[in-house]
Amino acid sequence: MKPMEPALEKRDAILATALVLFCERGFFGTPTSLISREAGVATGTLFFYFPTKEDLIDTLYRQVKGEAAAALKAGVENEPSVKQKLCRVWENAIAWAAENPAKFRFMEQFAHSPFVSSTAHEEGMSHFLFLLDLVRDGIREGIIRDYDPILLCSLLAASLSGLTPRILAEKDPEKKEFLTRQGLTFLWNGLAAGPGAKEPCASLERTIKKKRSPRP
Amino acid sequence: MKPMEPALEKRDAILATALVLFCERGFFGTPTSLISREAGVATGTLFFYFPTKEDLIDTLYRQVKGEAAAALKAGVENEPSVKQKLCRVWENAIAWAAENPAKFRFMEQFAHSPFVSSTAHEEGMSHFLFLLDLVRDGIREGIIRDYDPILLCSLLAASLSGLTPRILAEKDPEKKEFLTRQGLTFLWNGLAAGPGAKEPCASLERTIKKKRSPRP
Amino acid sequence: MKPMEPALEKRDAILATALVLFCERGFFGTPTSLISREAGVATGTLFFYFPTKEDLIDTLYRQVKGEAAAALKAGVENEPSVKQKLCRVWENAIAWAAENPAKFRFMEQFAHSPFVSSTAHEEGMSHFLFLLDLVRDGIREGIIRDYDPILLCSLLAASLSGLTPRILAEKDPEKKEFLTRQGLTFLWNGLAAGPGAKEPCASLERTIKKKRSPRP
Amino acid sequence: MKPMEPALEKRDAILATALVLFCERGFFGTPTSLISREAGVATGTLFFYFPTKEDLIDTLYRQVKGEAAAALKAGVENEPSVKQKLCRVWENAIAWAAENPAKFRFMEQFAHSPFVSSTAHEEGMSHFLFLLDLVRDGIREGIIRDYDPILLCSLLAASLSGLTPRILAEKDPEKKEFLTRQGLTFLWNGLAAGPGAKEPCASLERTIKKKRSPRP
DNA sequence: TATGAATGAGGCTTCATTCAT
DNA sequence: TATGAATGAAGCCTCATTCAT
Repeated sequence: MKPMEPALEKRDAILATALVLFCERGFFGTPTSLISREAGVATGTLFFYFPTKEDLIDTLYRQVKGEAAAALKAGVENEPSVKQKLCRVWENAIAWAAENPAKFRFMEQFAHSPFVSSTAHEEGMSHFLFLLDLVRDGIREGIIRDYDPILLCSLLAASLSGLTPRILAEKDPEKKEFLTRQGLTFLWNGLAAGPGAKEPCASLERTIKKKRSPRP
Repeated sequence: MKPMEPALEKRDAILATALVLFCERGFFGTPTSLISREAGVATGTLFFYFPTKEDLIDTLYRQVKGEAAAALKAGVENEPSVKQKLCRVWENAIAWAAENPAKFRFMEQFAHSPFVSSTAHEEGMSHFLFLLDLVRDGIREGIIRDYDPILLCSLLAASLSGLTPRILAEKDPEKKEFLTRQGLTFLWNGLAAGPGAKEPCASLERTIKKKRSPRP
Repeated sequence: MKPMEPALEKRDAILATALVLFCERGFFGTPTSLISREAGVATGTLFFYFPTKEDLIDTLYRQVKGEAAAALKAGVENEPSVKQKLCRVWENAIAWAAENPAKFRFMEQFAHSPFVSSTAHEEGMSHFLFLLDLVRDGIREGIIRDYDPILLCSLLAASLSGLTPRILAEKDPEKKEFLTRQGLTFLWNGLAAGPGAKEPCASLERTIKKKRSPRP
Repeated sequence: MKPMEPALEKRDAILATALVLFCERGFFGTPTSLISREAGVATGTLFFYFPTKEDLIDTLYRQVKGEAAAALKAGVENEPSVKQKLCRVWENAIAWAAENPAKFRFMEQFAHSPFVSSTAHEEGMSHFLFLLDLVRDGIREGIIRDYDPILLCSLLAASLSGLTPRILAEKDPEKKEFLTRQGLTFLWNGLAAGPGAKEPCASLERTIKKKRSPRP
């Protein structure tokens, strides 16, 4: 049962340690010296594998993003309908976040960080394009509102971001499940097209018009 | 009619400059020396008003949070119903973000930063407790789902976070309004209780149960 | 008798210390930390005045070059003939080197160093262009051989480089003067046009031709 | 007729690579890792042949110095007179520098480097002692000025240093030969004793005396 | 002989903060 | 109040060297 690539043990230790420390203390709050010490390697070793601290961050970001995307996709192919596919994605997402809280927080924290290179951001995005396709399929089938698909994806992701910390904070597994369910209902009703849809108040125009036309 | 505290001009310049720079470059990416230079004051002056960089961050955070909260509340008292109050809040929120993109980004970016003191975070939170009350009122009146109110608030905030960047990125004012409307519909349908509510798929239990009960 | 620009005391201490240390140990052999320690200032102070180690090197190089050029030029204007002007330059050069051995060695050592920026090198060169003019004047007047003037300048400088270390090594002032005199005679006979000129052996062509034409 | 020490191929590759890199980038600007990479060997291999970086430098320095000395001596024995011997040396020197510009620059650059061990410097010097003998012979025969022989050797070497870069920079072979000729004439007239010798101006004493005897 | 991952001391530089003016 | 030169701890990274294979 020996490691397949023994030489990469240290590299992996560095990545794993960095993940935890970055979450706890942020990129800047985590000196490379701390990472290497906690990982049980010499300072030089870190720079042998990652020429730059930024490089380490990038690599980690890509890896976590890729992992997350793979988790979200798991089993989606086998679901018969768009609705079920989407539910599966959401369930996968929450389950993954619950099982990988550190990785989840890492993604949240650095999704907009200027210290993740833009190419890494783009590569990260690309893994989630299947979601956009799914939303488009739903719109085409008429089960999702005919809204800007990018906006809907963005709302979907945001809802997940809002939901997960609440779930991670909850210890009682029953309540956990309960909250998950509530979150899903929120999402689905927000997205779903159909007869029961409700209208929000129509006051918006006033507010905006006020700015430009001081007279009705 | 001269200003009452002319001496605070420099203090204000520092705060305003810091806001912009923190947004563009993050807390760590922004040396105090840069802030003072851009604000047109000496390095010592910054530390006269804010004994510590953390202090400056905290002060700024509180100020922006307070401003945002005030903006959200504007005119809410005068709305007759809970629904209309909530709509007003949302409209206010989007309008404020649209008019204060830097401040909005600042809040987003540092909402979870470990470098904002926890007391500042708590104080920031406190300004938004009226929202929790509003949601509770809505639940009591039966127009909002009877879900965990904190969760609903959190989803509300998250939706806003998802919506706003999309709106800020849009130049065409017509489309801006359009997207705003779509976001609101998403939100309201996610929150609103009532006969038309839809059920998401019921598959979740399987996934979660599998992990804990190895039983058939 | 207080210093005129008290604020620059530390800057000057850094430059003076750096000059000595660079001569003794080279650029790379001299850590900035050593310079600041020996100069009696904090590490940060060095970087307050010189943003970069390279910057310090450059500044020093320019300063020393400028000083040397000024020393060489001293009193040259007042000399009546080209020959006397040149002698004056040579005397000035040797006297300056004798009085500023550290600066002289600094120039020697770093004249070709890749760590002096090329703009600094150019600027350094520019101070010595008057020499080229002098040589050209001498050629025009027929008292200097009609050779490539740049080559002659270069030989002049090289002779100085060869002469000075020998003089610096000599303690006895009589012998010092003696050696100086010998060096000047070597130079002047090397440069001077006129009836007494001697021809070196004419064998050069053989050597070079041999390489290309294996047969006469 | 296979090579006698095939195992030394790597050693030679290291030396050859180091020579080039040291010239281009200096000792400190050239990490051992770069040398081994460019030489196509492992980092460890370099340290197998040269226990220390300094050792590599030293070895290289000795080798190049030895090679240069051998080149200068070539054919000198067969020349009939001192004058012809010296001319031969000069020609040899210029030819060698022209054919081995990298090695020449290496010698120039590190002739005074504190990172070449003093024993290596001494050994290097020793190869050139025949020149001193030659100059002494010339003096004894009365064809070279009766000056300090070490000084003359030093001026000879310096003239070469001043001449060679100029020649290396010249592309046109005709001009190359021309410049070489001019350099030789400069040298020979500088060295040669005889009736045509010219006197430089006699002003030196003034300058130097002024410093010591304030007397009229 | 040859390899290259691993080491860790040490170098350059940044920056929050102080303090004499 | 306001200044900005001065400080020095701490960060990122380099690189000569070692050693298990």
